[in-house]
Amino acid sequence: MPRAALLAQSSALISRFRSLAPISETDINFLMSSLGPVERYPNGTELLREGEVIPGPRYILDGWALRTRYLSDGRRQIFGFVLPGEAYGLCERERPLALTSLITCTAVALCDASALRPACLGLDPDFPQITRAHQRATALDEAYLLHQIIRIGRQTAYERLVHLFLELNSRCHAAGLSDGSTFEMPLTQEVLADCLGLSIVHVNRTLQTLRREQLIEQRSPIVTIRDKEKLMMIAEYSDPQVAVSRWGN
Amino acid sequence: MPRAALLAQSSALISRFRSLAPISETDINFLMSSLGPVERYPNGTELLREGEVIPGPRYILDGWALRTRYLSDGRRQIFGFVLPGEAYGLCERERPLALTSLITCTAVALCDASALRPACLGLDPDFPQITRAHQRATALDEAYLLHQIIRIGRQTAYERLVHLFLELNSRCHAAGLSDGSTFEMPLTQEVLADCLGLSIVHVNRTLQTLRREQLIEQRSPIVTIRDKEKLMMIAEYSDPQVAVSRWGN
DNA sequence: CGGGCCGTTGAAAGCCGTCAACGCATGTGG
DNA sequence: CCACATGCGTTGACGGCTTTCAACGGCCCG
Repeated sequence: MPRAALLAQSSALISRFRSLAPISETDINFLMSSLGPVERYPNGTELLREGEVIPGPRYILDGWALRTRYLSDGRRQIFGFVLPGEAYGLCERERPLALTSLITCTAVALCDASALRPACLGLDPDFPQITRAHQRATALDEAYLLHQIIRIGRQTAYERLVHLFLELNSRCHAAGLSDGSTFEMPLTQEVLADCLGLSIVHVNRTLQTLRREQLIEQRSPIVTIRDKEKLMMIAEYSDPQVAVSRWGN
Repeated sequence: MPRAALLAQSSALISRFRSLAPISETDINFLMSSLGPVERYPNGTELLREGEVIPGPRYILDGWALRTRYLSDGRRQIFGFVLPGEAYGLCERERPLALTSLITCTAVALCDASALRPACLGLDPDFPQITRAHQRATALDEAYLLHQIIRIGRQTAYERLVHLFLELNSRCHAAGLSDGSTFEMPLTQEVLADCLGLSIVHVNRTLQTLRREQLIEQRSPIVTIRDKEKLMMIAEYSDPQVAVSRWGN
């Protein structure tokens, strides 16, 4: 693929890398030359299946995916999301097994990142910023899981939705997909419910409350945070990206 | 410290290592010679504080600790536990910040494992089984977080307690602290509540139901799983240690 | 135009939380 | 030795957040 075309499709990836570490032009060249060809999958594609071998690390260039598990009676839990610019399947060990399934919830463009593994894992001393970015991304992945536990463990439905919206806005912002308060959220109320441990009906009613109070605005998939200060108070949201960016290392 | 005394205090650690990978006598000698002196802390000690630098990797030799976070109004969420034989603060990156606080909930004996870092991270090719054990332990840590999300996201109070007891029993078993169905669980009902996203009162009543149904038995800190098959069905529990042990790596 | 997906609404029920009080064991100090 | 305080488990009553069930409307698409 011509470099210009790949660059155009990788803007979320590059934006996110820049948010994680001070990446140089050399780093970006290395990054671009290491990525595999762009692959495209429709909504509903199973990118990973729980318990099966992970073929290798991938970057999502566009679209969203869900880490998910079902109980036998049909209850579903969504553990978290993989957004544009974010990686999945990148693991210290070779050929690991997936701990959860990963399903696209939009059309997705992604690319292989196997050639980047050594740099990410710090085995290649030529690209310390890529190593650093990967380490921070790993820490963020854990922070998002902890967020998820706080939300469903000790917050009300109202707080859960606010907390999640703030997190998604922040992650979209890192990918250059939010201006700080408006972003595209391609999630149905059913997905929100299965993520937040609520019923669809209750998600619906709680969203209506948030809209009525003018705290958020929602038009089809576009979400706007109207009063971020107040919302951060409500949900006691503290952004892990801020914390992680202060890491010396 | 004389080797025999250290060995005696490290039995949970060694037991857990053996459950993670086929450790040789050479590995154990290396392990024992790498560990720092045993340190002892009383109940309620803060081993890590959220947002502060992690001093280095440690192994818990005896006692339990809680990963925890508070909301400003006093609500507490417990993310998970660190049990005997398990590590904390072991991270790819140097001098990372703690994502959660870690508080002992019993008297605890632990030791420094900084000298083991290279072997754990695979930087020392002489001890591949230690590397493997560490990788599996890391995967288990994530699996336990996912367990936590499943429990509080999509299970009833009844299922949550069963699921947690099965997990704790399994982890104690790896440390040689359970015969497969009986183990010591030094958690108050308040801790269980803050772990499972429930109120103390409801934990109390649900435990009574489980005891009444003879599915579990409880005497002070001793818990006995009476009908593991049935309990595993109830909570849809699948043991990650079984899954992880099948990894080829 | 039928069908499916998605959002919305109303009514009823239930799981679970809150509040308050009590018993019991342990420990401490007078 | 007893009074008192503290931590933990237990119980009852009450209320509410949330779920379940059911139905309807809008939209897109074959």
